[in-house]
Amino acid sequence: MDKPRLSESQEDYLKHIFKLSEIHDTVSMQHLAKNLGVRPASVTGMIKKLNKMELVEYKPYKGVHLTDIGEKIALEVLRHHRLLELYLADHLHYSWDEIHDEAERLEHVISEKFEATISELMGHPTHDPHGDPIPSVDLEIPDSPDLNPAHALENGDTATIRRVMTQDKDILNLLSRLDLCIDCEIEMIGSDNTGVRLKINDNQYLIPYSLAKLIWVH
Amino acid sequence: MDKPRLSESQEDYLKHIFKLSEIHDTVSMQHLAKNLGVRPASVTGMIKKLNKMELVEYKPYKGVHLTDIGEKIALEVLRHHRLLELYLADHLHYSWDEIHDEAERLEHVISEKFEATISELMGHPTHDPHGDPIPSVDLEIPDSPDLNPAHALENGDTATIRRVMTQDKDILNLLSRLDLCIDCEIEMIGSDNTGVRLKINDNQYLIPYSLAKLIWVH
DNA sequence: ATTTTAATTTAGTTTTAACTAAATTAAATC
DNA sequence: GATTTAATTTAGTTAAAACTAAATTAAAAT
Repeated sequence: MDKPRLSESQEDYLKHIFKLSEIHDTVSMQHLAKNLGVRPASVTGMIKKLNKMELVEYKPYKGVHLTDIGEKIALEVLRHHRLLELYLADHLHYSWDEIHDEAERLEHVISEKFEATISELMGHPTHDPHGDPIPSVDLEIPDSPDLNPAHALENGDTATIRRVMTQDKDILNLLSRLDLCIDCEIEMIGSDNTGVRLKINDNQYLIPYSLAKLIWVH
Repeated sequence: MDKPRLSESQEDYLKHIFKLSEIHDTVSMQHLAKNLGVRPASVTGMIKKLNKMELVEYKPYKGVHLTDIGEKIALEVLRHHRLLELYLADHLHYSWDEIHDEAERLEHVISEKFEATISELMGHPTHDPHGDPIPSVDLEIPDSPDLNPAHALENGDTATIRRVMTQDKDILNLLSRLDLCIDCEIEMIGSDNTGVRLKINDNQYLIPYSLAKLIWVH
């Protein structure tokens, strides 16, 4: 049960299967194809290969899920990605909308030493700039406090933003323009069928539901 | 004459052609093959492609040299590499023998923003940890003072180490064990047919010619 | 129970960058 | 000048990872 060296594509497949597994129990070819920006036929081909390598379990027409080894590798890639995002934000002054793309390219090429060094330099952080948990060195996912989407708040409630569930550059850009950030306080003013009214630093905005449900609070 | 997007392989070819051009006027297939760790036949194939792209000038059986555009691209890669080496050494505490391999992988994937950020953070440095010049933003090579190999010193001369002409991990490891580093002072004690005797920080060593000629001083 | 639709798989193709083996050219030696 | 040697090129192959088009399977609707 040795860890084989994988191509960047293969690492990306595993990473995306892992992320989709967090939502759906089993992952479809179509769903994967959409997330990877690739045709479903190409996914089938790669999945068959990963199945032979025993990194995924694959039932034709049914879907895939990761094996234990596959999950370990996915978590390693995810650890690289999220450590890099935080490093880019904190040490290279990248803005919220810039960190994802750079981390996406770097995650496949940094060494174990690089990973260990930036982790140490940042005091072994547990969450990245989006509030996503960073798997630990031994690939355990740190547990986050239980969170709710912002639109579930009752009128008058105040809460702290803990996670923003998007990598879309333009959404992140918009949110940061509203001074919305991880660990910021917000207050629910009210809601109607168009969205929710939130108070952020004495300013008040109407946030459409499509955005509000990306914002998870505590 | 637009800059096309190149594969990592192609960037590596251009970089190696550039480096070999510094020594030999025209670069042979064999020489390139050895440096790239690839068979000569493969080099011929790639060179023909780069020739079509007008990044190299290629005369069959005669050799290659870079076109102006090819050289610009080579210098860009070299700038990435050397900025990264310095960044890894100064900010991530990498040792002399560790920086090259990591930079080799990172140089192809970092963005212009990454490049600009670390350059700024380091005060737009002109030389990397081996003393190699870092091409500037507009891809000019900063001129280094004229240097001589250490074995050319006269007895009793003192000099400052400005450049170490190797990327070999074990050589670098050995040299740093002798407290030999860029901008360090050395004194020539004497030389015979086995090598040169140098004084470094009150310690005195016999350095074989094969090593001494890698050490360039001022 | 058919039929329709959507998802998935198969089969065959393309591109990139390596490879090997054989053929060719250039340079060096006799 | 002919021959040997070394370097280079050609031709054809391989592997990875994508693609398209056609075939198949599963699920939903009539």
